Amino acid sequence: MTATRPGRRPGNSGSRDRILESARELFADNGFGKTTIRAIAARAEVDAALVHHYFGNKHALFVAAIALPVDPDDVLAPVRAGPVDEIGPRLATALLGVWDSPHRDAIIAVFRTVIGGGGDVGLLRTFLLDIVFDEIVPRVDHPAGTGPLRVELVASQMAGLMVMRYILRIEPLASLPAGRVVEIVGPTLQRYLTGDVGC
Amino acid sequence: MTATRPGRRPGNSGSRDRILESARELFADNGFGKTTIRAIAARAEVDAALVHHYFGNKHALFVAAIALPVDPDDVLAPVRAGPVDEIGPRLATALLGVWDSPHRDAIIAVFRTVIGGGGDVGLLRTFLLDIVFDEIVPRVDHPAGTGPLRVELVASQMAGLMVMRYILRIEPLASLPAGRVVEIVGPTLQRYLTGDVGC
DNA sequence: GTCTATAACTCGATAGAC
DNA sequence: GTCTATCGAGTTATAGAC
Repeated sequence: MTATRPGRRPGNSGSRDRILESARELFADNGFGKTTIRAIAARAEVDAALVHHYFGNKHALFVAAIALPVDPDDVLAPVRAGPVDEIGPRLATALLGVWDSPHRDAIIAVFRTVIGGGGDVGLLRTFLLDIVFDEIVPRVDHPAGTGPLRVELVASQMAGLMVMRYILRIEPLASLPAGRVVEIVGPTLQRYLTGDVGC
Repeated sequence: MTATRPGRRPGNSGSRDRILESARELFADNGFGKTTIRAIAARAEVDAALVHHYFGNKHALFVAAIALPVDPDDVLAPVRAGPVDEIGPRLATALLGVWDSPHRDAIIAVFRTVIGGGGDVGLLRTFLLDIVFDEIVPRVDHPAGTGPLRVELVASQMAGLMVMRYILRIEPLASLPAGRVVEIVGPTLQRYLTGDVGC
């Protein structure tokens, strides 16, 4: 009995995961606006309607694709653990560690989408600044009120690194080992955070 | 005789210039992909078909809108004129001078469009690097072969500044006088160009 | 030079068969 | 769970009247 019956087999076929993976890659490569659900479906070798079946709409798919299994508190733990005069290199190490990880595509996707226009600036502001903000500002804000500017300067150097190294992928910077990048950029961050930046 | 006759008046009506101006603003705000010709026409208070009449297609309009009446050689002249140990601040001053000028929208439009995806990376590479490249590298490349990396590091800091100050417009950095920004960022560029960045 | 009308295309989303 | 078929909205671009 139980000879092969018609119809699809039950159980997980992996389509859902392939959709998420394809979405991450395409969102990272092209940003939100220029990525089509049809293209995602094609890359995942799946029908476009199936994408809607799983995720409802494009925005929900984006959110699902970029959902990070990364706790910012964990990432910043080594920064918190070190002395203030090492905060620059430690911060660079922590961030590059995440960027050079499998979560890379998801992070690039968010960054690229926000920069590419339309994306919610407030969202990136929260993600990029406020989380790091509360962590860093209290430790470097001895002269009253320079904390925000200092963190923004750090963000500017790291954002630019993201652009050149991960988005435009310009060599040799793109292939430089993370440790070398930390050696170069760490002192810059250190100066922005604890050095002299005017009043 | 010659009483008011029906039909449009001959001569230049300024529509073409208004279209270009609107295009610059919208491309700068939303990137290439998310900007529609209809929106450009609406902002210029003109029919959408007129845009096609003048510029043919959307891509040609973009090219026309971002065409810079700026000669990179002129911008870099003050950099060329100064000593090598002032090259960082001078370069920052030169670039911020252009960015804080009326050409601002056009430059943001290019940057945002390339970062936003789809845009020709090679195009920005030429614009962002190669032009500055030939100007800067020969002056800082004493240890063999570090020139390209040094210029890319400078580009990363400036690209990040572009993101935070002009695209995300995060305060207080966005409203900081250019002179103050040069004071802060100049030393960073100087170190990247002539300082110690490893081998 | 400017506009109306519309062709031709692409996208996100839905309905329903299997 | 997966696919076919299609709708409706939005886009660029063209043709032609005035």
